Amino acid sequence: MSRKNALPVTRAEDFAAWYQAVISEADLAEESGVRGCMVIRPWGYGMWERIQKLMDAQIKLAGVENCYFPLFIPLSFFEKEADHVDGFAKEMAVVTHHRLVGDGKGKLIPDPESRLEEPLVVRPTSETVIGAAMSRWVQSWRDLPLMVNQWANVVRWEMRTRMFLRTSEFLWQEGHTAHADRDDAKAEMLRALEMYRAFAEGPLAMPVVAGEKPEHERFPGAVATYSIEAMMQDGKALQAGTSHYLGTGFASAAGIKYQDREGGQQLCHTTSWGVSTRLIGGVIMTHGDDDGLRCPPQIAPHQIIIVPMLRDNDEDEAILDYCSSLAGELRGQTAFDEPLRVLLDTKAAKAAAKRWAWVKKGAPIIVEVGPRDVAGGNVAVLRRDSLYKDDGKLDSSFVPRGDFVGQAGDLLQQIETALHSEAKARLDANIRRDVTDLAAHFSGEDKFVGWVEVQWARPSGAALEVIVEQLKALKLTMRNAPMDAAKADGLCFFTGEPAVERILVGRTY
RNA sequence: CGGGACGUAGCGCAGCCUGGUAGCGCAUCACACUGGGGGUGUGGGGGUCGCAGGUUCGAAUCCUGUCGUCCCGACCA
Repeated sequence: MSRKNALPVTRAEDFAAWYQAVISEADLAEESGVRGCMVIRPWGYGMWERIQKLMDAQIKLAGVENCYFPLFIPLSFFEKEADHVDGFAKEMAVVTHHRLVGDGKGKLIPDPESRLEEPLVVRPTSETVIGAAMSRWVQSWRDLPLMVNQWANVVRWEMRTRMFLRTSEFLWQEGHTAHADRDDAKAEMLRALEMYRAFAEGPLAMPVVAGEKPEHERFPGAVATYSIEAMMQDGKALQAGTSHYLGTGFASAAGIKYQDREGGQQLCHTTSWGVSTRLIGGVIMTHGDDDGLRCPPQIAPHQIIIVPMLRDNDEDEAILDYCSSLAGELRGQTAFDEPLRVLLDTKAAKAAAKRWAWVKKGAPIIVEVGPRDVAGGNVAVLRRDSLYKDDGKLDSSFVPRGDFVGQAGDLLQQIETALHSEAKARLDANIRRDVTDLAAHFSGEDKFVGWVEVQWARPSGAALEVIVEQLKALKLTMRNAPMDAAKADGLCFFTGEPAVERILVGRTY
């Protein structure tokens, strides 16, 4: 059978349906039967494991230590920080009983006798419980800074969920740090933000804009929230990572205090920062095409797939031998300072079917080996980032085996660069700075419009609320004030007062 | 949480209005012929119709509840 594309729906036809098709066709994840919760399948989880491995190294390099805190948090911990509880109260799962009992009709119900004295919430984030520990761990200025991180799952009972982008339960890392003063804490917050920016632009090949969130988009209880924002192929923004300076609010609530050099008691300044499995959704919508995912090489569970073209005849053994030794040679090569991850796909299936399965999963390089290649000492190489030739045929190139082995590592780096360049060009081309009428610019539900950067006076209170409502009517939100934006030199787009900074406006996930 | 649609084989669906014990396509399995864009043919296997009640001699079908999915709102560090 011959088809134009491997997916049943294209991005242009229906972007939302396309996104779900990629997740399903690439075996990334599936519905679990529990509201908003997904089963992450091996290929999707493999990507997460790669993200974990690479980012964990960066976290440790910064002197942050891993630890683990409980899933359950006493409700009273949340009640200590008013803004924080306001922000999360509406989306918390609560444990109220510890035992089930038969209802006499064959069903199990919570045993009224087992009601908990104090309900436990399933963590939506861990500032409160980690703050309680920090209050014990920090006594002296010599204990600072205290920097910990945990890889964990969290639960937020969202009204509307989307695979990877907003699930009721998701996996993430959360860094939490306590510092002697504001400057040190803010430096750590910016360090984490830069770590995320570099990670997105590198291993994920996903260009982002780093900047500060406006006041009304801050993390509940934070003094300042910074984010990295990525542009999806439909022009919407995805908040791909956040870093918060929490001031002394959480320290005050949890009692994180230290004795300074002069013997006085001081409150710590804390930070928190995190990225989640949402990154995978961002990678899908940044790099995916109408044939499925294009997985950036550094986070691909397998970077090179060798597909032997077996035909159930006596040539098969020679083909498999050839492939095995090829796999061995490739594994001796490196890319991104790591050994190549190579899979020999020996599954008993048609070669063409296996090829398309790996195309949909987005394996960066697919190598096909048939009798002709064994005879000629070649391999047929398919690059996932550029599948087709100009004439629409698959761009499968036959190259001498030794040449391919020698170039494989470089090829993977080229693929990463190509993916990044393509996405970067799209991002740059779709941030407009000359828009004077938002309603006109963003008219049309599905039109690709990207983001608009405007200058503004950063009002707060009621004045800000008016602007937020105006934007909301156009389905727009403020994303962040880019750190590398030009200085403000004009009037506020919304109020006409002298502007103080530039901020991005757009539709969002 | 409000409005709408929908849960029948692994997936996509028909059957439901007019109750009588389940069907189609794809996938899957076997064999044969094939083979570098996921091929063709023949023959098989697989479902207590989301779940729980109710009406009925009899429920996929009618009624009630519940869980889940999708779309639109509200909500969304």
